[in-house]
Amino acid sequence: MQHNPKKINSELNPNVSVDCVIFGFDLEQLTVLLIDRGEISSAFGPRMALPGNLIYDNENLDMAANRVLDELTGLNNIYLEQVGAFGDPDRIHKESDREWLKSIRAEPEARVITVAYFTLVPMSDYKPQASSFAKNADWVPVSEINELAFDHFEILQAAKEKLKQKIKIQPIGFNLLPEKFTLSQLHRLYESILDKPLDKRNFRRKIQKLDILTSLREKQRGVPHKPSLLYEFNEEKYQELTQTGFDNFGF
Amino acid sequence: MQHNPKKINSELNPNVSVDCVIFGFDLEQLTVLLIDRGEISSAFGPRMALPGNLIYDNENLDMAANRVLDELTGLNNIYLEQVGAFGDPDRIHKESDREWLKSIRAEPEARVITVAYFTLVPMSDYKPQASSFAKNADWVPVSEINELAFDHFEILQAAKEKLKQKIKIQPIGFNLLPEKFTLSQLHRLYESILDKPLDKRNFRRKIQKLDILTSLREKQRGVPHKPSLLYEFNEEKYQELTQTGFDNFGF
DNA sequence: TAGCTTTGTGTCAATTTTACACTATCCAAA
DNA sequence: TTTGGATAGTGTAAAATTGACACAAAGCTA
Repeated sequence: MQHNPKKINSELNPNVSVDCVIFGFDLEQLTVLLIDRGEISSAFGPRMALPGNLIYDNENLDMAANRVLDELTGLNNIYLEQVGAFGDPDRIHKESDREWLKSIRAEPEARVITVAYFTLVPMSDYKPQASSFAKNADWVPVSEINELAFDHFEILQAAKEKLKQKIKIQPIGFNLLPEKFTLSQLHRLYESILDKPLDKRNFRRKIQKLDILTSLREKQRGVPHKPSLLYEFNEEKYQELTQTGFDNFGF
Repeated sequence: MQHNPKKINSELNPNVSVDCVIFGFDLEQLTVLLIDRGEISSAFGPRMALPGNLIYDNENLDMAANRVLDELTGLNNIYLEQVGAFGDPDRIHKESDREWLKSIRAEPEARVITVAYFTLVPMSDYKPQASSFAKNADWVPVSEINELAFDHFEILQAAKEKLKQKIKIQPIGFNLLPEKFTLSQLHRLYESILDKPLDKRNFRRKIQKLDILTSLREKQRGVPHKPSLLYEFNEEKYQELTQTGFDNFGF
C-alpha cells in the first residue's frame, strides 16, 4: 500500500475542503477513524478531528475524498458516499482551531466550505500504527465521542444519520465486515448503526429472506461457546435483485 | 414582496455557488422553476438553467440558498433542503456555458463547486411575469426536461431522488399544495413524486390513518364532476406524532 | 463433568398490504 | 329536463409481514 504522490500541475483551492467520516466496526460497536492533533495546538480545544484536506483544482470531490482516505490509510476502492456541504462562515472561530490551521495551511483565515463524506472500511484492513506520521490516527467508538474540532461533531452526527437512513435501503453494512462473518456480528452491526435493539430471531428471519447471504460450510474456531456458522455477502444475488426491482430492506 | 438589497461589507466567494431546484406542483404534475438564459449566449447549448449564484463570504449555505430563492421569486420561509455538493472541474467546459458566465461573473474561469438545494413552493404563490427581470423564469414540468446548462441536469436528477426518498419519511409534500386541497390532488402529488401509480383506495386509507389531515366542511366549487371535500394539513397533530415517536410514512 | 456462554430455531396473533368495482354527485350539452 | 361525462368516495377478503416470546445444542474452561 503506497501513499499517493503529491499532485503537481495543480493548485490547492483555498476555499473548499473535504472531510471524511471513516466508519469501522470492531464487531462490537461502530467506530470512527479520527486524527489526534496533538497537545501543541489544542490547549483549549478538542484534540480529535476528522481527517480532511483542501481540494486540488483539477480533482473532483469524490477524487478528493478518496485521496484523503488513501493518504491516511493507504486504502483504495472503499465504499464512499457524500454527506453534504458544511460551511458556516464562523466554523473556524475557535481560537484553538485557528492556531492549528496556521500550522498547516497557507491561507488559514480563508472562508472554507467543506464537503463531508462517509466511508465504510473493514476495520481489519487498517490498523493504525501508534507512531506512523505526524497525524496520529485512531479508531474511536462513536458512542464515546462528545466533541470534535471545528464543526466536525456536527458533521459526524449528519454522517451517522445518513448511514442510518442508507442502511435501511441498501445492504451497505457488509462493507464494514470481514469477508466471512457470523449472523450475530451482522446483527450487532445493524443494532449499533440503527441505535436500537433488534429481536434476534426476527432479524435473522428477515435478513435470510433477502437471500443475499452465502452460507459457508465453516464454523467459528476458538470461541468459548457454541461456534457460529460463517457467511459471505453474495454481491451477484444482490445485483440480480436490484435489477428485478426491489427497493428496501425494511429495517 | 421586496427583493433583498445587495449585501455590502462582504465579498462574493468566486469558488462556491448555490443552485436551487425549486419544485412546484400544478395539481397535475411536478414542475421546476428554470431560468431562461436567452438566445444570445446559448446558440449551441440548452437555454434553461437552475437559478443560482455565488455565495457571499459572510453568509452560510442555507442563507445563500434562501437569498437566491428570494431574489428570484420574492418568497421567504420556504421549505428548503440541501441535496449535496457538485464540483467536477470540467462542469463548465461547454463553450456556450463559458460565454454566458463571462457575461455575469467577475472570474468566469474560476473552478467553482456548487451546493445544490431543493425547495418546495406552493406554485400559486409565485406566477412568473413574462417580462420581469433579465432573468426570465418559468415553471417547466419535470417530465419534459431533458437537458440543462452546466451539470444542472445531473443536479435535478439528484434532487428528484432526494425528494422521493424524503417524502417516504416525512410528509413534506404539503409544502407544494395550496392550504386547502383535495385527497385526489395529494394522491396525484405522491404519484408524480414517486413516479409510480398508487392505488386510490389504499392511498386514501393510508394517508387518513396518519391522522394529520383536517377535513374541512367545504367542497370544491365549479368542477364539472362530483366535487371533492377539501382538507388542510394539520401541523400540530404532525408535531405531536413526531414527539411520541413514529418514523415513517411507508410509501 | 459441571457450568458458562452464545447459537440457532418455530409459532401464533396482530397488523399491514394488496387487489379489486360500483354508486354518488356535480356540470354541461342536448 | 334529461342524459352523458367525469371524478369522488367507499369495503372486503386473502396474503404477507411483523412482533413477541423460550429452550435445547455446542463448544470452551475450570
